[in-house]
Amino acid sequence: MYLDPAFYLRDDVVMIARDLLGKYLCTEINGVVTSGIITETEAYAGTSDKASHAYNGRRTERTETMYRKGGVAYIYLCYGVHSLFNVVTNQEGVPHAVLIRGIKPADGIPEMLNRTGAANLTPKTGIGPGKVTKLLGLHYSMTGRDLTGAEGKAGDRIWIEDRGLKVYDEQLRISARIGVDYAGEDAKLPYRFFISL
DNA sequence: CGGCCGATCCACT
DNA sequence: GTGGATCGGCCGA
Repeated sequence: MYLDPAFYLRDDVVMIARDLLGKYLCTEINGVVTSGIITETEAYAGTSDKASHAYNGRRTERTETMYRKGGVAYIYLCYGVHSLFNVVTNQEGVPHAVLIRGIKPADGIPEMLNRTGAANLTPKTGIGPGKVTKLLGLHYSMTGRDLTGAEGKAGDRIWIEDRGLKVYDEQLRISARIGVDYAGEDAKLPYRFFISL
């Protein structure tokens, strides 16, 4: 079932990053459904977080999506090559987000292999934020799309389901975030969560 | 308007 | 282990 819209509105983005592990990130692109179990996330804690695009209250056309009410997608282009997918959280005006860094493919695996050109799944399939968007057919042009089902059935859809998979603290690994060395002390924050399935 | 660089990935050595 | 791809965002002039 869909995650309750209230899930995205809570104010602790780090807890939300942890809670997203084990949920199913799903897309329907051109009528084809694909999904994967979320296995790796990172929290980006808004205006006080030097690693965040919204640090110090920065607002640009790109980052405006992060300021929206929790429950929409923030997707942006990284290194001129890769689209990276984030879940926007918290109330409107608070630019928190969770980067999805890894999934384990679940539904629509043939289509996902088709998108990547790979012949088979491997343990590394779906590990890496650029891989996630490639597998699920996400593109930065889809930024701002609603995740809670409020946009109805027209057009491509993105949503997150809870299918009852439990993630226990014993499975959990926590570390500093990847690729944010420029963020000074904030680069050391334990905001990365991952599991192996 | 110019220039630098990034929440990455892959091929190649 | 390393470097190239590739281009929009951002900042300073």
